[in-house]
Amino acid sequence: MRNFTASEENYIKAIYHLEMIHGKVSTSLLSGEVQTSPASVTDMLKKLQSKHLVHYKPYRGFNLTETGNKTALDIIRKHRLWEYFLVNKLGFQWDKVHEVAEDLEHISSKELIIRLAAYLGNPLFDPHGDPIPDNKGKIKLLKQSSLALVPIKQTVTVSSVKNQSFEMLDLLKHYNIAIGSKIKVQRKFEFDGSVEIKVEKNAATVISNDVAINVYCLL
Amino acid sequence: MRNFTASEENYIKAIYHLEMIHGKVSTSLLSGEVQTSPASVTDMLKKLQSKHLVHYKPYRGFNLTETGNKTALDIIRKHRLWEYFLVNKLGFQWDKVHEVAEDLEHISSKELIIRLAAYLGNPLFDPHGDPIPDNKGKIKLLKQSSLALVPIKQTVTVSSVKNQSFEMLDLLKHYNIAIGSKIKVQRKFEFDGSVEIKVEKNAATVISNDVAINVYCLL
DNA sequence: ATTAATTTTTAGCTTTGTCTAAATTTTAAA
DNA sequence: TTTAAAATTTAGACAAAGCTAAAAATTAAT
Repeated sequence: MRNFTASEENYIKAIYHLEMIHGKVSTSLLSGEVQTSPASVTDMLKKLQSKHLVHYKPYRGFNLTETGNKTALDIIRKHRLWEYFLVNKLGFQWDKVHEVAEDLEHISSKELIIRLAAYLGNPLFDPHGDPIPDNKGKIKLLKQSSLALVPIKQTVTVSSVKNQSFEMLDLLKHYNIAIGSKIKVQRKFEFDGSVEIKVEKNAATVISNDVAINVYCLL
Repeated sequence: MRNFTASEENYIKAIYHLEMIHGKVSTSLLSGEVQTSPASVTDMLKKLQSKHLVHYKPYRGFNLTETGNKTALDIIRKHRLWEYFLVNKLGFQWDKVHEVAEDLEHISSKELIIRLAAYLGNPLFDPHGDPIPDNKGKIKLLKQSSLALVPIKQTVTVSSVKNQSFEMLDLLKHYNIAIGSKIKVQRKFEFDGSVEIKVEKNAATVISNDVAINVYCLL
């Protein structure tokens, strides 16, 4: 895997994200995403094509190649690992880390990322609940989110618990909630943010907003 | 404090280091340090002068301004904090961290460095024993080094102990070695790396290489 | 005190990544 | 289906940071 400039990496990452949403990507779409003029996008695309990172036909839009995709996942892995570090080690608020991670992700040392990932315990999700690709570029398809944010009527699978205090785990045990449990969100009470849920085949119960916020799920 | 490009920062840092050794700095000296042609150095100096970071008279050498000096210390602080992180948190060997820190030091987030320093426990020395400037740019003048590496006949002051196990502290107490003790290195034995020292006014004793390696001193 | 050697600066070019304005191609509409 | 609108590409410029070769200034040496 060769090294790329920060600018090239930003384009690659942006194309990856747009592909997720729109399939094929257009010049103007990408120009919006990377905040440059359409003309600059065309220039960069010719460069990325010459490096075999995108399939590109003038006027016809473009897509990442196999290599381009792998490269994008590599950058996203770095970005999300750094976000995890900033929140869980340095104590940043989860909504304040994006900009800094945007810079850190371009540091190229392979060993740094291997060691960082190990130091963090090889986390699977970043602080926003987005999956972190593994070192082979394999990515969990699902997004993790707090139970408090799961839309009504959805059934989700518990994947992690934020507050791991004894008291919390004790309470979860009482509700029969464990990692892997399937939970259906039935109702949300505006007054205090409490949530009515059905855990597996058990009868419905109501959990407080405090609990709901701490339970993370895959939808 | 404005933001500078990575390139500007590298020049500033290099000028700082050369000033330490040579006082006034010349174009060719700096060109050697930053690995560019003398012509490029001249170009950059005109730019740094226009930003009030250096005092510069054509053909007459140059020096950092007050602002330039403060900027250099800021970069050095970042560099050394990252080195500390890489060694003490990620488990890098101390002689493998320079290159990576060279990249990390250019990340500009103020909050990142404040939090990183706190996370590391506001260390005073990097893994090479070099002092880490504080957030006001104040720097300990002395270099820290393992007692095992202190040249013979030198008198040094104990500043920290690496292995803080009970057994180690017990042994140090036996030798009357404490933080702040003045130690004179009298002899080194090739065979096992043991060192003959005189602690304050006490009679000379020999300490093992194992102990010498763990005692850090200011020279 | 000239001259020779060394150092530094200037001049002119190159590469990246950006821009605006003009030209071209595609898409949409009458 | 011809034309107008929108999107894309090309052309030409610019700033940053580097280069080489030539010119100018300083330093050292006879």
